[in-house]
Amino acid sequence: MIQLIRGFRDILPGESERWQAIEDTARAVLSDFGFREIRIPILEATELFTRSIGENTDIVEKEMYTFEDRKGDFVTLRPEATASIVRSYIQHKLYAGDPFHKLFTTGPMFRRERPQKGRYRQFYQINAEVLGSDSPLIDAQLVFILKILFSKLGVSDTTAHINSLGCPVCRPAFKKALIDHVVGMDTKLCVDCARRKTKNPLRLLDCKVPSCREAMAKAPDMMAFLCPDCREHFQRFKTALSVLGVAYVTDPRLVRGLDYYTRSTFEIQTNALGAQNAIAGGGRYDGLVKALGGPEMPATGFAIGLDRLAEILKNDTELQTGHPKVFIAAIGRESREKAFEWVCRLNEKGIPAEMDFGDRGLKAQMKRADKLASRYVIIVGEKELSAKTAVLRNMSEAQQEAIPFSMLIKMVIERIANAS
RNA sequence: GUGGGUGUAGCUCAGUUGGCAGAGCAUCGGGUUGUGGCCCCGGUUGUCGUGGGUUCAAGUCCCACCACUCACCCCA
Repeated sequence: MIQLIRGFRDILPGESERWQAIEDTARAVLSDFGFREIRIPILEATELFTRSIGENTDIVEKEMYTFEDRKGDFVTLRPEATASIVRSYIQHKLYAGDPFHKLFTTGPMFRRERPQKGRYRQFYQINAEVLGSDSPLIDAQLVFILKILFSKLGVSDTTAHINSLGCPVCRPAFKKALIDHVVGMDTKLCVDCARRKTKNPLRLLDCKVPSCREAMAKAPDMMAFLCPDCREHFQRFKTALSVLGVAYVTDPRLVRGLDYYTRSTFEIQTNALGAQNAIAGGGRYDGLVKALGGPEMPATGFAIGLDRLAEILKNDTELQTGHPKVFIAAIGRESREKAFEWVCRLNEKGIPAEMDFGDRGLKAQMKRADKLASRYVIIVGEKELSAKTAVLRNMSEAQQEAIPFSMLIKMVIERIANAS
């Protein structure tokens, strides 16, 4: 038997309904806030990701599905969506005219990590990006949208964590201060941090190894290094959140694993998921459009983890499964062909109707109708064919009557319309 | 990449100190000819994760591998 590959999975009926509900809600909320859908490919030139996410990140160093195509070009299954959206924004010169765009997209991402609860090698995100504004109000709106969405979905127990990572003016001094801080502490740092300290010193801050935490306990704080502009930006971000009634926790250790982030970053965390506690995350990336060959253009955005949302909602959401309202039980070949026509006519009118296509007895068909929670059963056999009437049975009341063929469909439609 | 746990029917799981592969649910049929739910009777469903090894005999003991799972790491 051929099985799916590790870290990949099938979303089967019964589960897919939940995903649809989540996606529908997210689309509606994003649309209310003025976002329009952009559809982008899942395969891109490898360089797009190495240049945007950063050469020294975990994603680029060890998690990407990268391969040579038949011509010899290096291509990568996207590990995230922001880079592609920015690429598209630049390629189609969406910044010409009005550079301000609110875009969203949804689809699968690919990272070759070790799978665990809430983490898969193919996972799904909804991304929302706002390009063309450097306003901290936009950052606040994004966090607000997440709060609204999670509340609509019934996801409780979430906390917004925020931070500011500064900008090219002030971050270098902070990085240097971090490096200076760990000088002489080599014995305390784990192997990863020892390697990271020069290449990506910000990552020292969120290492969970106890000795590293100890080493970083008195590490310098980005807040103290923010330049006046970044300081004001962050303050306005926080003020806007307060005005909107969004509770938040300022978390100076919220660093995030992609290099393109500047200034505001945020993450929505939950403790309903075990170790994988982030259900949405994002931040500002003011330098990315320029870095990918576009004009100087500020931007900000977030990604929501659909797999994790679905996992959380599994516990406390009842799914509506589509019961057929009508089941047609037919005895004999000729009756079955009549039933088939009726089923199709009812389906055409938007009424869920089912029948049995095999040559089974009436009892078996009644059992099936019951299991499918059908409201009505139409019975047709030899007697009904010769009388040109069908038996219409109300299942919950256990009562039935004979209806002429000519009136059957119309009557069933009326009954169902009146009942609901 | 590193650890821990788990792999037996479609699902949930029993299976003793090695001795004929099991239950519940699901599914199919029947309980007087054409009427569901409850009940009763019966049938179907297995590479015991895979491959080696020990043994007269392995689901059970040993080794390797694979998958799932949880955690580290990282993040959605």
